[in-house]
Amino acid sequence: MYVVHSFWTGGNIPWQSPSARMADVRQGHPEGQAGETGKEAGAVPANRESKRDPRTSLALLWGEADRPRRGPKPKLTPSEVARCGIEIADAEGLEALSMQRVAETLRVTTMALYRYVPGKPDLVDLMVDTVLSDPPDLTRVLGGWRPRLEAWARACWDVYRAHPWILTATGMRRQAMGPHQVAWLDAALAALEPSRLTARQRHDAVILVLGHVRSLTHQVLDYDEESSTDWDRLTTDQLTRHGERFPALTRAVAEGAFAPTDEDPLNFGLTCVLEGIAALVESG
Amino acid sequence: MYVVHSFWTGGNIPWQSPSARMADVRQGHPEGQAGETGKEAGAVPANRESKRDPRTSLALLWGEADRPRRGPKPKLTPSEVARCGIEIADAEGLEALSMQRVAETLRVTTMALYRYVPGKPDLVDLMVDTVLSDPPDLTRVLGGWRPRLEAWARACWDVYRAHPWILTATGMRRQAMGPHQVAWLDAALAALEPSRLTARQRHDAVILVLGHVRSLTHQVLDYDEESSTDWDRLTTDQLTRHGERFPALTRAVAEGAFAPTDEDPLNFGLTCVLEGIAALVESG
DNA sequence: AGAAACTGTGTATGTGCTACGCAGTGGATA
DNA sequence: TATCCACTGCGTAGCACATACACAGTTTCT
Repeated sequence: MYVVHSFWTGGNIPWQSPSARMADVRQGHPEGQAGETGKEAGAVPANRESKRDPRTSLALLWGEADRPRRGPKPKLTPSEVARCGIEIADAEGLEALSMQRVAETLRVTTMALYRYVPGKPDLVDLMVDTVLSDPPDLTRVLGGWRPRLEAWARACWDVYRAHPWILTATGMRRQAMGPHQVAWLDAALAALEPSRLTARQRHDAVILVLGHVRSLTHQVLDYDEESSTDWDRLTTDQLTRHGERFPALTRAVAEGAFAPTDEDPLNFGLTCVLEGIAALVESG
Repeated sequence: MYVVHSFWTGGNIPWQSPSARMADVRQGHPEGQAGETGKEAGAVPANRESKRDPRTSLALLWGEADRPRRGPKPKLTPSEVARCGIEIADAEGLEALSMQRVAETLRVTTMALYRYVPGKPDLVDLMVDTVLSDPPDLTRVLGGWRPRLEAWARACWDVYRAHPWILTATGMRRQAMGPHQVAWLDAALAALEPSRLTARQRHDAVILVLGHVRSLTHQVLDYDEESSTDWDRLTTDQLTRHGERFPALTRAVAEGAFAPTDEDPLNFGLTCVLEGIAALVESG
């Protein structure tokens, strides 16, 4: 979801009218599939390079894989595999996610999974787009762009809190964008349309808010670790010992900057960010 | 560096006066070291759990490991190992970093490295704290907290741009805080002291800014991938095909939200964030 | 019926981290 | 000066994991 920005910011993307476009992709896909399966010419085993085929990855995410016509009925679906992966990641984190683990849970061999997903990275991408599901309906939020964007941010926050591994999953490599990811982006952009911001500004604003949500997720993710206490105590010792090297930090601690609080961690940053965007809206 | 927040936000940290504290940690360390080396009692091989010993990790980062008194002179130092790792990560990314790779480069066996660093995670932590080096001197920046914080952010941005793998390295698991990390945090907190913000607000503000820097680093990191074009084209196809499902996005694209630009990617968000913080300063 | 497409599986390969124990080294100690 | 043993670097080995490949069984098309 995050990658959306990097992607879109990326190249000079040719925007084409939504017509006469379906044909060639529709055709292109089976062709690519066959080439993959048949391993035609056997040629280079792709040394150790990125083996991901964008076409296949995207087809998987958008559910556009062609149904097999012959052969035994598949025992599973990509969706089921993804859901199983999600359960594991939710329960034990992304590190616990392995192909073998998923296979065991589903009572199949490890290699059987590769009939449904091209590889682990694609599985993870599918998992992400699956947990994202549909964005909230912001049209019911009243009060203009600001409450709407805030509602969007909090909804996003809820998703990230519920499935913190999204952060790691999307933080690794380039990610294939699934429909739900795009839908979330679209929802946020829509929320900002009533403002008089430029399209680019709208987009940057969305990314800014999303970045904050991700940032805070990262925070609480670490915080929730079980073994925190040991680290906390020892690091505190360390800092105390070198207190004179870090005067401002020492003062901040003395003033209680790190005392526990009940406030929603998202609040501070979200308020600042929205305030900053509001300033831009008014000035522009 | 990021973890700083999660860590400090974490527990109710007892702040002690910097005195009579060095003794027990100083003593505690060799003890822990011996216990590690001697593998006393052999007891549980720690099934498959986090084997990291906070004491050892922190001692490594803070350069407080005790010098060996006897035996052959070590061929290397932890610092050299870290620097070698940094070179690899700078040149080919974090994925290319493996113990064997570092060992080859240093002309030693893989296992020799484990005489200097407890394991790969600790090596990465050490690498991070090494590249961070010292924060910039912000006292020379005039104009109050705002220009100073902005300078801090841009300095931070420079570091992240020069070593994008920091993002991945710090994005994974809990990280041991090294002295340089703390120094950066301290510098930012110091910059904010002239404002009348609460200690907690100062800290939250720093984290907010840092989050944005990290967020943007993530963006350009993806963007810089070489194989972008394929993905770009295919994803564009995909979105074009489903344009009607994403009206706001379609409009944004039409208005050129994603056309290439020369502006510093950091600008938009940084301005918003600083503006938001300024609003808080004035209101409070 | 037979061919073709497709399924799940067993086996094997490669990479990567790291535990363990050995042989040599050289500063500390007698 | 002779000795010892804390230390070094190294070879071997084990384990986890992703994934390639070929095979045998199953279903549908011709």
